[in-house]
Amino acid sequence: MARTTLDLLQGTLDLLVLKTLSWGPAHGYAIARWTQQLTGDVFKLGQGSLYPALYRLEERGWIESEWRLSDTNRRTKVYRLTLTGRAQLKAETAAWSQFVEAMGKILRATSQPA
Amino acid sequence: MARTTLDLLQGTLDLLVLKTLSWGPAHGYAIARWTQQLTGDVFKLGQGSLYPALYRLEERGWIESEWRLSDTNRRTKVYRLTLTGRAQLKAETAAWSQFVEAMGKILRATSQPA
DNA sequence: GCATATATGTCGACAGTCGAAATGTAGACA
DNA sequence: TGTCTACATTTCGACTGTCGACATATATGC
Repeated sequence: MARTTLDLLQGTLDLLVLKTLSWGPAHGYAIARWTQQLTGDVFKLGQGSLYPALYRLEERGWIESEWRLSDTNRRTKVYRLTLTGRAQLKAETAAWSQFVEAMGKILRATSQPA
Repeated sequence: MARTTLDLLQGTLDLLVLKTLSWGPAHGYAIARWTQQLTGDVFKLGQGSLYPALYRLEERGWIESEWRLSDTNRRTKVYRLTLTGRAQLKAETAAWSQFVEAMGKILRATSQPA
């Protein structure tokens, strides 16, 4: 069965995570909650997407983690942006804007170019 | 080597093709040229992406094709939107808007939600 | 004792993009 | 004639990333 709607565009998850971490250190579960909350359930990150993304980003050196005890007294892995991660966030944000703009040019066009 | 920029987000290619075909029938090569032209080289569709996409869309019944001779006297496969394709275009356009809006909410946020 | 919310981890299936290589024709130019 | 470029399609294999589902565990409230 084909997907009825797009869930999450490949590549945007990194940007999403990077951005949420720019607000301060956080653990995975919180990131998932925030994005879902902020977007009015448009983005629902499953663990199957989120955690692998977290490992990927850490492996690339954009984020780093530390085990902590949460407010609710459970063990959590708290992630924070690295310096390169911050640069990456900037780059990906710019790329995203450019992408959206390019898409807009196509979507707004009403006829074939010459 | 990691990609330096995002090339094309998975899922947006369909929308791109559907939209270009809404301007009228066209063949693959022309679609590639137009999108590249309209976006100022931001989108460069390789054949390895475009043609499989075309087959996919046709298989799903959103577009249909017919062999023709082009202006330049070469055999071309001319695609046109079907009725379902037009509906799909509408749906995907809406989904894209919603996605961009959701992304914007995240990107504009300056602090963690409560 | 049980349900629920919190929290992380892992797997296999799947879709879709990409680069590269192959094929062929038309037209221009020398 | 030969060669080059632009046009035009096809196919392949590698790769990445997302998803659903399942597993595990703890704290809190009832």
